[in-house]
Order: sequence, then structure tokens, then C-alpha cells
Amino acid sequence: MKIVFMGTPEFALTALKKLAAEHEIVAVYTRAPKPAGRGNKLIKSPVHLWAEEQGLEVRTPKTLRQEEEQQKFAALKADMAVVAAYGLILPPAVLEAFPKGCVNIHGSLLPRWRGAAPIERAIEAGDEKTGITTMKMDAGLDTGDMLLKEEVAIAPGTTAGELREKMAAAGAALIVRTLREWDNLKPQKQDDALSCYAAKIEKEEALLDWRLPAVVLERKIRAFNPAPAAYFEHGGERFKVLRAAVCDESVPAGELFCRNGRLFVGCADGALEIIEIQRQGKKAMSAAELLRGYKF
RNA sequence: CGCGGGGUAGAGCAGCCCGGUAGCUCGUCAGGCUCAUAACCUGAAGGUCGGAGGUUCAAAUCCUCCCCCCGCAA
Repeated sequence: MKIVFMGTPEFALTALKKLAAEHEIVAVYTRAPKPAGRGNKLIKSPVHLWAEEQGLEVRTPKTLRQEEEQQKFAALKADMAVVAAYGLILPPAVLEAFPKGCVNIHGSLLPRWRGAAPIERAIEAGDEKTGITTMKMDAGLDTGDMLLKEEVAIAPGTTAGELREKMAAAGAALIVRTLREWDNLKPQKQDDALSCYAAKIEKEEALLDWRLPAVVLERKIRAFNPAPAAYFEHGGERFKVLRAAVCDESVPAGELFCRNGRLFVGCADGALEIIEIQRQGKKAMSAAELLRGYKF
């Protein structure tokens, strides 16, 4: 099939690579390079870099609302568009621009976790499994008719980074399968009553509130690892907590406690042992390592 | 030119402002104590102080340039 691919981060790139192996990618749409990182240099998206390297046509419009932009789709004469974490809203004109429509790879078992951060929110909520859903996009936010699903278990201790990697692989495999089985698929309506939304992760959420139960905080720490990373303040410095474990020390909420080279902090209900930590300006390291030199 | 922190023994840190024999915790090794131990005691090994210049009688420390790591903001 002739496919227009739209995606931006690593998650999307994994799918693009698989698709490119057995379909013709007539154009790749991705978010325009933006100033990012130290020095605010222009950074191209992972999809952008790879597509360019492969000699694929890369397009980075700031919006798809302009008619001029939309007319370019018709000229591509593609069968469909595959969309994965693109970052731009597709207006109706684009959704209708392809004979077979636009297919989305979504990182949850729809209708649960529609929206921007399904992988993170599933971990944060303590879900034991999540998965990938491929669907035909419609005008709503992740409300389209579902094509195929694949479950992915969330093992205890799994971080968002680890899960995202698994999910990317599952997503890539599932979109390939979706296209192979295209003619036999029966799109299924979503049950809106079972839906919920996975709001974008905001930085303000990353500050750990020790008045919450240890179990809740431990999930948040995993959901926010590697980015933006949950943190707390101590001595005017910021400490990211990358990994922690619930334990039943009884320490007053918010109080840090070191013993035998291990670091604990009291929470509302139980305590957390901080396993992996990162002081500002330093690399991430185990709490044991930090404690050899740094005294809380 | 977005703002800022850091690179010192295998690991984590102090020392730098106010130049003058490089220190702490842990680890390693040897010995001791102990019924025993991740405990305790004694001793030892281990460092071109990121790199290159400069200032100085003397530079981890002051100045210049470079390399690498990281936090914030976006």
C-alpha cells in the first residue's frame, strides 16, 4: 500500500521502520524542529531524522488547517495515512483525504485512556495491563472505531520508559498486522461509557507530596520515569526520584531517614525506600552511592 | 550567544572564595577481636586533582581556551 506516515517521537519511529519494510511510504509528516535542550538548538524529531536518512519525503507543517496544505495530500495519491503520536490535530478534510482513511496506533486498550499520555497514566493508575489499539480515526479524540488490539502486561516495577519501549514494539507489530488483515477487519465501535482520559503529564505533577500513600507515590515515580521524573526538594536542591519501593518502615510523613546505607522517606501510609536518585547537576545513581558522600 | 551545577583514589563527596605536603565515607587487601556478622578495632595499597596554556618562588585552588556529564527553562 501507499502510505502517508505521521508521527514524531521514538514510539512512532518504531512503527515507521516496520511499515517501511513492507509498504511504500510516500511522505512522512512530523512535528517541525523546535528549539530544545541546552542552548536552545533546533532539534529534529526522531522520525524526522530517520526519514531524512532514508531519503523519504519529510514534511513539517505547523498546522494542517490550511487548504493549501490539505491539497498536497490529494497529490500523494496514498491509500491511507498511519498516525502515531503525531502531535497535530487532523482536520476533517485530512481525515477524508485518503480512500482507506487514517489509521491511528494508540497506546492503550481503548476506550480506556484516550488522550495524550496513556502509557504513563496506566502505570500511575496501577493498571496491571494495558496495550495497543489500532483504530480508524474520526473527528473525536481517540474515539474512532477499533480495528485490532494487543495486550501488554505491566509487570510490577515497570517504568514508563520501559513500558513505552515494549509498547512501541507491540504497536509496530500491530499496525503491520492491521494492514495485512485490512480487508477482513470489522471495525468496532467504542463504548463511551467505559472511556477515560489520559491527560498530558504536567511538570507541576512531578513534585512528590509525601502526604499521599506510599503505594500511590511509587506508581507516580514509575509513571514519571524517565521524564519528567518525580522529585522532592531538600536543602534548596532538587532530587529526582527515579525508582522507589514501598516498605513498611514507620517514619513520619516527609521525613528522610538513612540506615545501613539505605534511604527511606515517610509517606501517609507506610514509607518508600528510595532506590535510584539524581541530585541536580549530577547523574542518576543508587541511593547507596549518593549516601557515601552526600549527607541528608 | 537562554540560565545554572559538576569533572579530585574503584564508588560517592569535601577541599577551591582567602594559592603553601590532597582529605572524608564506602569499597579493596592484610591483620585483630568475636560463637558469629553487612558489626567493631588496627594497618596498607590506590590519585598525571578532565585536558592544554598562562600568572607565581609555589596552582586542585587564580586567569584563558578546549573536551565531557548533568539540572532548569523551552
